[in-house]
Amino acid sequence: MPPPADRKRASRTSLTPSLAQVAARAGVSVATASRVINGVANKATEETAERVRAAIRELGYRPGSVGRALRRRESRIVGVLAANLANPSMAAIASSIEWSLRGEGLVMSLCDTHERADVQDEYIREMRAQLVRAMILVGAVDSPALDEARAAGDTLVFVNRPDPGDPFSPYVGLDNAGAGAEIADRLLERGVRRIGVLHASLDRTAGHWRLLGLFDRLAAAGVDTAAIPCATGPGLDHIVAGYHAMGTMLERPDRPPVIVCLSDLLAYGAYRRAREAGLEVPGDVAFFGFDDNPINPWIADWLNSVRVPSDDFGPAIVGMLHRLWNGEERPDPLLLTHQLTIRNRRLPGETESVLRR
Amino acid sequence: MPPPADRKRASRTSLTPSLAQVAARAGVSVATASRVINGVANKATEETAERVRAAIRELGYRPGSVGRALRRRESRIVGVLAANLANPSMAAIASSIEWSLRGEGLVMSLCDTHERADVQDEYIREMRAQLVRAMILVGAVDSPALDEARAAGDTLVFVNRPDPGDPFSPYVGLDNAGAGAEIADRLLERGVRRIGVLHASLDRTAGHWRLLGLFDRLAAAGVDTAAIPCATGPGLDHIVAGYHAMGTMLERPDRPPVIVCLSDLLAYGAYRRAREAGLEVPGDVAFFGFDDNPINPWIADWLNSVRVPSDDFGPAIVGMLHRLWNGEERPDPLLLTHQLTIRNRRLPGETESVLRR
DNA sequence: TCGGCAAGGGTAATCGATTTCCCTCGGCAG
DNA sequence: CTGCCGAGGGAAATCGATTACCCTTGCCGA
Repeated sequence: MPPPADRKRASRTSLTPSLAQVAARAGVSVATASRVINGVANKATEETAERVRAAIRELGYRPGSVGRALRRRESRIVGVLAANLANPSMAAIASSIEWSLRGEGLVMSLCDTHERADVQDEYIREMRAQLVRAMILVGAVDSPALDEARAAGDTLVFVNRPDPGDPFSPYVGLDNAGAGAEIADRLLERGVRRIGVLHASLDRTAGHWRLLGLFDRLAAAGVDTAAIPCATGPGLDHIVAGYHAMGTMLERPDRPPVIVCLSDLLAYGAYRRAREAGLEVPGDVAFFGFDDNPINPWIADWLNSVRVPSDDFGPAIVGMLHRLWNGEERPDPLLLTHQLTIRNRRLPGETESVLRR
Repeated sequence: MPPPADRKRASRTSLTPSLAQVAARAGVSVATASRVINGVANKATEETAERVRAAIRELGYRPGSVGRALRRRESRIVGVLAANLANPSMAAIASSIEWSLRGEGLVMSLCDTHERADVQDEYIREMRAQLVRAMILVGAVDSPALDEARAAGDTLVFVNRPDPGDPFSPYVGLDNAGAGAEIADRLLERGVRRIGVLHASLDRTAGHWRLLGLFDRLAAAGVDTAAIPCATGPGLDHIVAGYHAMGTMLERPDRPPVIVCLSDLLAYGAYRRAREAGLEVPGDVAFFGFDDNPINPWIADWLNSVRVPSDDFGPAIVGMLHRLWNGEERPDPLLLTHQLTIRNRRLPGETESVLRR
């Protein structure tokens, strides 16, 4: 038996035709064949072009992306670096991006940086070595290779978390501060002024801005935000972090009746902790989250959450890419509309606050 | 302002060094430089090699993947085609694959076929044009380009759903029939014999095998499986399908107390439908699912489910790839161990069945 | 002393597609 | 009649890395 490499090479060459074979079959030069494929005007009679197209059909030819990328110094790949694919909301965004890129004839190459700068660096360098047409960073962290890419003028789009190194880099994502503010507004509307906050890492994350927007609006309404109890838990896994953070929160004598979690996953963990403590949700304690995971209406209707329109990310990002490719240096950030879904008929702090007034 | 393409090309060439520049700086030929990089033995004195390495460090050189792929006729990319990224369990598998590939110095390119043969074809052709080193199909459907790839001897691994065109193609996944059988065993153990089944498409899907395993075991225990009520709902979205299927099931006068759903998502939809009908879960009706989504213990502790060890997929698939690259023609399928988690203390059908005995 | 061999290294072909020159041939204005 | 222009098309350079092939030098055994 021949070694598999040989067998493979043999079948590859016989089965995958090259442009030269197409040209030979059509009786033209490779140059002409290439021009027909790329639709260069005034370079072939209709009759010649048709001969080339016929040869392509007969051979089942498809241009090899690698040769093309080498010559053009740019491939059809778009690199997408996600901070954490295990997070369903990121996966949904990735899926949306993929679908939109496909509509543009581009291919997504998806990586998971696990929120680690060194992994992100490795991927950025690899993507640049692949001559990707653009890189989309869904939750970027600061890293040397990112600086290199920015300095080299690579096409970069930051999603969900602004560029940690340059606040004016192209950004597509939620108006996180606005979303936080919206929760504040709805709470104030209902007379809820005593809340607690659960968060994971706040360092340059989306959560940071959500918290800022929430507190700003509360402060404007006269709430003493410095007194609002905040809790966090260790680890990257937001669910586990939420569980522990809720544990901390429950130990406080003045446990607030409404808990704002800076992501749905945090709320899931917190929910379980609250149930373990014998609390009714949302009777004794109500939760607000961000992302509004699509499964919420089905199995977590206790959770009020700000919907992130996952399906809108792809088109928005592609739009941003076109603006960049058209020469716009610093396109305005594209802020997607958020929407707060309130699933609790009444909130536990509601009555209490109304009485207080 | 110069057009962006020019600006980009200019910066690219100045910032991204080529092998030729490394060789020039080290005072050797490109051949030698290449051999040092690739660790070809007996082709350079240690001193020469060190000069080359120094030049690489100083220039920040990194081999361009495109030139390499063109020459070797094989890139470092592995194409992963997932049937439905919106399904968290597929996303988790993709994440695991990505992590393992990274450990091998490979890069994942992830696509979403949306269960459509034409989309899958488009991606398979594109991946082949990219000279991918292997393709991993997580939930493949039958399609012409798949046949081409198989015939050409491409490295293919089928995950979670065997090759629809050749049952002996390399397979990594759950022992779906075994998992179905395990549910049957545990139900029989508890004396539950009246069940219902909710499923989505059964055509060549994992669900097909799960159902087969379940029914085989039940039949062996004397249950009349032909009489087991089955229901399905329209659409690709398993949650919605589950919701409607449960609606159908509830209309039956002999609604079974235990419902086996062929995926967790189906169970989520069914859960909501049952709650809307005023049923207690798991008091009035209990659910079994497959996948055991990681969020289940946190917010869906009413669901009994067969855990799919998502994290084991990556290593298993990489192992399979190595066997294929080592020349094994038809490696045995790699069946991952499943584990049924029972979260309901007692099942609604339990007492009833015991009384019946 | 001579042939052979291994180490060390360079030259150039090669992969597949794109693109820059260059050539030829009509037609047309001067 | 001459020069110019545009359409149509071919030859060859090019992108970056790998590798087949060749050359030189020094050493060793016959």
